Amino acid sequence: MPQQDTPPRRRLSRALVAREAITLADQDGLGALSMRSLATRLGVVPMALYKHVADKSDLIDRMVDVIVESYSEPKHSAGWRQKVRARALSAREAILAHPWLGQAIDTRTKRSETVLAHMNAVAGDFIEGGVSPDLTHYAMHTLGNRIWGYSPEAFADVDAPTAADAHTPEIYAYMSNRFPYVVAIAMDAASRSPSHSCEQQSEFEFTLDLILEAVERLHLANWVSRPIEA
Amino acid sequence: MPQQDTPPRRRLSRALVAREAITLADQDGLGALSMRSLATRLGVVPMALYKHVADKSDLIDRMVDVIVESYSEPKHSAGWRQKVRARALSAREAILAHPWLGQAIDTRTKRSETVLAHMNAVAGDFIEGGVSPDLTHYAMHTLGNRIWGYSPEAFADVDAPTAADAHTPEIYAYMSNRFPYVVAIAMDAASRSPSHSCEQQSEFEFTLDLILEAVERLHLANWVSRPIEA
DNA sequence: ACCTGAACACCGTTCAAGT
DNA sequence: ACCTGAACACCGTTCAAGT
Repeated sequence: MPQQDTPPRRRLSRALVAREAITLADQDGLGALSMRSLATRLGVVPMALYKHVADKSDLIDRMVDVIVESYSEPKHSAGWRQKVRARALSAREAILAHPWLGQAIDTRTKRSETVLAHMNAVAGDFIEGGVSPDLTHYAMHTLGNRIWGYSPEAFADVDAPTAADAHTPEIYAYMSNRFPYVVAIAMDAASRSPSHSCEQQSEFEFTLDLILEAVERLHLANWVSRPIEA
Repeated sequence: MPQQDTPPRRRLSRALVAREAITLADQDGLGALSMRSLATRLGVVPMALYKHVADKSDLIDRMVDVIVESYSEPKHSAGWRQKVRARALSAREAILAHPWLGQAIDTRTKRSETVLAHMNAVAGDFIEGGVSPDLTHYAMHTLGNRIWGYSPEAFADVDAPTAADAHTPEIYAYMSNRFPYVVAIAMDAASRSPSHSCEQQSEFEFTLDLILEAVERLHLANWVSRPIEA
C-alpha cells in the first residue's frame, strides 16, 4: 500500500511551522520561502498554514523570534562593555548560521516581545553598568545592526514606538514592568526632546562623528590591521 | 474624439522609466512598485518596459544610480574628515527624500559603475588625505550604511568582488584606471590576508570595539546629548 | 525600432466546505 | 479543531506578432 516516502507529516503547530521555515530559508534562501513552498515541504496544502500563522509577515516574525531566543546570555560577573560585546558576538554567530536573518530583520515592522526583550537586555547591560539612559540610547543607535549581528532600522526607534504604544496606563504599566530599560530610555529621550524633533538627525551625526573621530585617532597612532605577510 | 486625460505618454527611455519608478516609489513605497503598476502609470503595456530595462532588478539598480548620481561633492579644500562627513550627510539627505532607498540598496547584489564611483570617491577622500588604504578599508566598513545614508551589506565587501572581478588583466587595468582607490584597498587587503580568512570577523570586531571604546570614553566624560528642558 | 496580446508559471490570501 | 478545494487578484517574464 502507498505509505509513500513523503515528508514527515507530523501534526502542524506554530513552532513546527516556524522551525521548518527556518530550515527552508537556511537551505534555499529567503527568496525561496513562500507559503506554498513551505506547505509542500510540510506535506500539507498552503491554506493549512493559516491556522498556525496569521500571514507571511507573522511567519517571518516568528522565525526571527526563534533565532533571537537562541542568543546566549553574557556572564553575570562581566562589566557592561564585555556583556554588550558578548551579546553582539552571539548575535553575529546567528547571522553566520542563518544568512537570511539580516534581510528578514530589515523588513520587519513590528517589534515582538522577544525582540523587545533582547533590546531591553542590551539596554540593561549598559544602564546597570552605570551608563546613563541618554548615552545608552545613542550607543545602541550607533551599534545598530551589530546588536542583531546585522541590520539597522528594525531598531531605528528604540523610543518612538515605545512611547506611542504606551499611551494607555495599562500598556505603560506592562511595558515598564517587562522592558524597564527600554522604557527608561524612551522616557529620558522624551524629556530631552519632547517634540521628537531633530532627534534622528542628531543620532545620525552622533554616530558619524564618533566614528570619524575614532578613525582620526587611529590614523594619528599609525594603526594597522595586521602586518603585511613577507 | 477620445484624447483622454491619460498619463503624459512621452516616448519611453531608460532614463524616463527610472525617473517615473522613483516618483512612484516616493509616493506609494517600494512595495507598490511593480512592472505592471509602473507600466500603467506610463500609459503603456508592461512588456514595453523590457525594451529599456533588463528586468525588475535592473530597474531598481538604475533607480539607485539616479539617486547616487545626485549626491553632492564636498569642497575640494576641505580635509578628509570634513569631506567624508559632507558625503555622508549628502547621502542622508537623499534617504530622507526617498525613504525606500535604504531597502532598495539592501537588496542590491551588483555594484554599478555609479555605485563603485561613489565608493571610490569616499575612499579617495581618506587616501588623498593621507589615511592608509588599510585603515580606510576598515573605516568604510565601520561607516557602513552611513556612506549611503543607510544600509550595510550592499557595501559589505569593498574588496572581495573587486578582486574576483579583476581576474583578467583587461578588467584589472580598467578598474585601476576608473576606481583606483577601491583597487588600492583591495590590493592592500589581499596582501595582508591572502586567503581572505577571518577578515569579516576582524572587521566586525574592529567596529564593535571602536564603538564600545568610544562610548566608554564618553561615559567617563559624563557626556549628555543635551540638557533636560526645565 | 518600439510596442502589444496572449500566455506561463508563479504569488498571498479568502471563503465555503469537508472530516 | 484542523485541513482541503476552488477561486480571486495579483506577480515577473517569454514569445510571437503587430506597426
